[in-house]
Amino acid sequence: MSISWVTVGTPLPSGPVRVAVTDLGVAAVSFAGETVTGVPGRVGLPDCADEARAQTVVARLADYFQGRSRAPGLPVDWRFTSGPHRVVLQTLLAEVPYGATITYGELARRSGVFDELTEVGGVAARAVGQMMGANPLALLVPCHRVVAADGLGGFGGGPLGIETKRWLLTLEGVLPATLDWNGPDPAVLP
DNA sequence: AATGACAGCCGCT
DNA sequence: AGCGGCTGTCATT
Repeated sequence: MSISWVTVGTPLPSGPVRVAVTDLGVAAVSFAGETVTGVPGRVGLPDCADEARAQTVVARLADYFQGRSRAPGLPVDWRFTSGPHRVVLQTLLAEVPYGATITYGELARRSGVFDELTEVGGVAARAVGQMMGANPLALLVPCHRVVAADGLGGFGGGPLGIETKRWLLTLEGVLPATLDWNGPDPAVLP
């Protein structure tokens, strides 16, 4: 299996992202400095084995960040996820479109991987929170659209992480733009 | 195989 | 508004 890591510049507060590409699609997207577990070669230098494929990834993500598309539209290589984690991620991708949000608890319920008797007390929601933190496919699987029942919830990547979540939700029109908003003009979004 | 760290939720003050 | 209890996953040892 060949795997290539590509660094992609973004307007996010967290800076560029690292994208792992395989023959089947995108295997991982991580914010700079963040470690992605379970994906080989995460500490190696960029290995752009296929320049054309890398350019496609860069172009699609740029379209998304500039408001020209509502989804990166890139194929996902799911091989580095498994079990309940994979089910929850796929449920999220399939059921929560651009501009929508879902709570941790609701996503847990929709995924159906948690025993119904254990849903009380927000236990399942907590497990989903941990899964989101371990999401190897940031941006592609929209973990930023998963929010707490009474607020924004959290995000990985340190103090900048929550700012990144805000930025993405602002891009998608869920949150109002702030004065220092550096994204595309909401008036020209599709 | 065991352990610890968590990106939550609910009910009660 | 602010506590505390309640758990299920996953990564690491």
